[in-house]
Amino acid sequence: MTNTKTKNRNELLPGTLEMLILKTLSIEPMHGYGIAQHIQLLSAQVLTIEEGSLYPALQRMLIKGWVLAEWKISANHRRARFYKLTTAGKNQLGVQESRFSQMSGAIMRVMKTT
Amino acid sequence: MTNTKTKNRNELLPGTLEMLILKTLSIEPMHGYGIAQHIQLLSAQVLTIEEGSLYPALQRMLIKGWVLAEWKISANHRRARFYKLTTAGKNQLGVQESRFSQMSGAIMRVMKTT
DNA sequence: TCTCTTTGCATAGACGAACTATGGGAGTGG
DNA sequence: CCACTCCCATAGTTCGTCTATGCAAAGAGA
Repeated sequence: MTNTKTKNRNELLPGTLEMLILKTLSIEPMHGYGIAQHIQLLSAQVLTIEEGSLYPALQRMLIKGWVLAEWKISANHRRARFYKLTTAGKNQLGVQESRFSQMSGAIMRVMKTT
Repeated sequence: MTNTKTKNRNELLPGTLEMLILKTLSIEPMHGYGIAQHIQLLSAQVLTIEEGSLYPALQRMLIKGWVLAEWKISANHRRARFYKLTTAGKNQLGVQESRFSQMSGAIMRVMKTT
């Protein structure tokens, strides 16, 4: 084997996962699987949220008090854990949005110079 | 001590440092200190490149063959290591630019939905 | 001359987010 | 009953960035 395949890591810009989750939940409460689907769909399959990234992120956000979780039954009659934003979570979404736009704006300024 | 101060990590979007360095070097060969200054200046002080991030990144890029290094004398008569892009480095810049714009485009699509 | 600031390079270790790999359970359709 | 999709979760690894620290030499000022 001649190692033709380079690892395809870094599927999404690190540091943006929590923001994407917060944004998704700001539309409506959703379970983990649904969150991943929603982001993938809206991004036209560009962003793929791995389960091994998603659930630890949701745990962190629970601990920080940004979301609340509740076991319910999904549209497909399976038990699922629905997450909803708290007030702190909504604030955090604002913080992350403005920081992201500041950062990406700064990066673009650097990248646009001739 | 009551731990009032939260750590201020994540100053720049992770995963973009190498791209910013490549872009900077595509303008002209530069030494490490100059690269950091250039990025900070162009980003209007928003992006700060820590030395502990910069030099390891340059080492990685040397190993990957994206840059070449040469000891010279800086404008201030100090010895400094000047880095310049290789052909592979220029290609890599293109790759990273297009991937970045694809990613940030996808993120913005998700973030812009009502 | 001595010391301080700025310029400049570099590494070790900590840290944390995201990934890989893996496991299980419970409905649905053939 | 078997495969498939849905849905949750964690252990362990990997990797990039940060903190902290060290060295060294030029120039300014006292």
